[in-house]
Formats: sequence, C-alpha cells, structure tokens
Amino acid sequence: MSLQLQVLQRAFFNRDPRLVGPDLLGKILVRRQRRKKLTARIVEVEAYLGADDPAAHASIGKTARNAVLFGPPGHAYVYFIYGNHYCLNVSCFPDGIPGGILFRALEPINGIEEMFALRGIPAGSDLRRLTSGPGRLAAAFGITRERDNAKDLTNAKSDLYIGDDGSPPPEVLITKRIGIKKAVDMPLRYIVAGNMFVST
DNA sequence: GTGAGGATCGTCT
DNA sequence: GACGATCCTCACA
Repeated sequence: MSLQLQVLQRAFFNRDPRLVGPDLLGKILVRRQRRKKLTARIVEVEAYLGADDPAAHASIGKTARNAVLFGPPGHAYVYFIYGNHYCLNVSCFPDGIPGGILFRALEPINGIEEMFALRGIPAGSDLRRLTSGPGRLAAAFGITRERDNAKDLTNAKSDLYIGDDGSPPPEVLITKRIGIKKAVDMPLRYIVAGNMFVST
C-alpha cells in the first residue's frame, strides 16, 4: 500500500521551475472534498518563468492577477481562462522571483466518482478525459480562483496539497509547451513517458 | 480520426 | 475593446 504520504515541503518549490517540474511528476495531488479524499498522480506539467519567458503570465510584471507567482514558493496560482476554465499552478523560486508550474494532466487514483460529479459528466465516461488537460483536472478537483488561489500547498491540514507516496521517480520526457502563442519552442513541458493520461 | 468554430468573461491596453 | 497557459461539439472523411 502507498498510503503514507509525505507532504512536499516549501524547499521543494524554492527552486527553478525547470528543476521542480520534472521532480513533480509521480507526486500526488490531494483534495479534501467534504468527507471524500480525491487523489491523483501528476503525469504532465509545464514550467513558466518570468520576464525572459514571453508565454508566462508573469512576463508582463506583477499585477493583481498574477501576484502569487511573485510571492513565496509552494502556493496555488489559479487563473480563469477563455471564460470557461480554471487552471492550477504552484509558485516556485524564492519570494520575489516570479515563476511556477502549470498542472496539465493527472492520473486519477481515489475519489473517481466524485471527480466525474465535479466535472458534470456521467460516471463511467472515458477515464482518460477526466483529468487530462489543465481545465479538466481543475474541474475534477473542484478548483476555483475564489476557493484556492494563493492557498499554501505545503500544508497537510489544508484541503489542497501535494504529497510523495514514495513510489520511484518515473521516466521523464521533455517537450515543447502546448496551447501557447509565444515562446512556443522553449522545452518546458515535462511528461511521464508512456503514460496514457498525458494530454495530446 | 481530424479540423474548424463557438462559448464566455476576467484582465490589461 | 481584444484576447487568452481550454474544452466541447459537429461536420466531413
């Protein structure tokens, strides 16, 4: 059994996102949703930097929207996009230096029925579409800006945090990022090799 | 299976 | 007033 989760500490995120990204693969995202516990393994992420990364929200400087990216590491940056979807990031780098990791895909472990309900799709639908994609996984975990933005993800007492179940580090592939118009060639996407829940 | 187009709104110019 | 770190549906092949 792999139930003993070690919560990732702030030092884990107090680094360059290009180092945090690959290390996050295989870790577990945990959500306490009422009495249920939703868990899923992280299988795809992207790194976003600061002024030298035109695709990053932080590249335009600090605003009310992206302030979390400039704050201390290990906090949730949740933004609303295309009038429809929330996306979850975790801040990296020391306080004052902008950067973060976008969660792009998860492999569901526990609370799958609850995730289908939160997505508003019938239980038993294609599992691969439950949490593969930043908007999808945010919906499956009930993540909103109002509820979760700026939340500390290194606190095990929180209703949203990231843990390590001690499983061996997966084989990591690095590719270009997806769905962006600027800096499209920067190799900052990290995926678990061969995992079927990685987004396309 | 692949590609085009619409939904929808907070954020910044 | 334009656009976006997306997703879904519907043609068409």
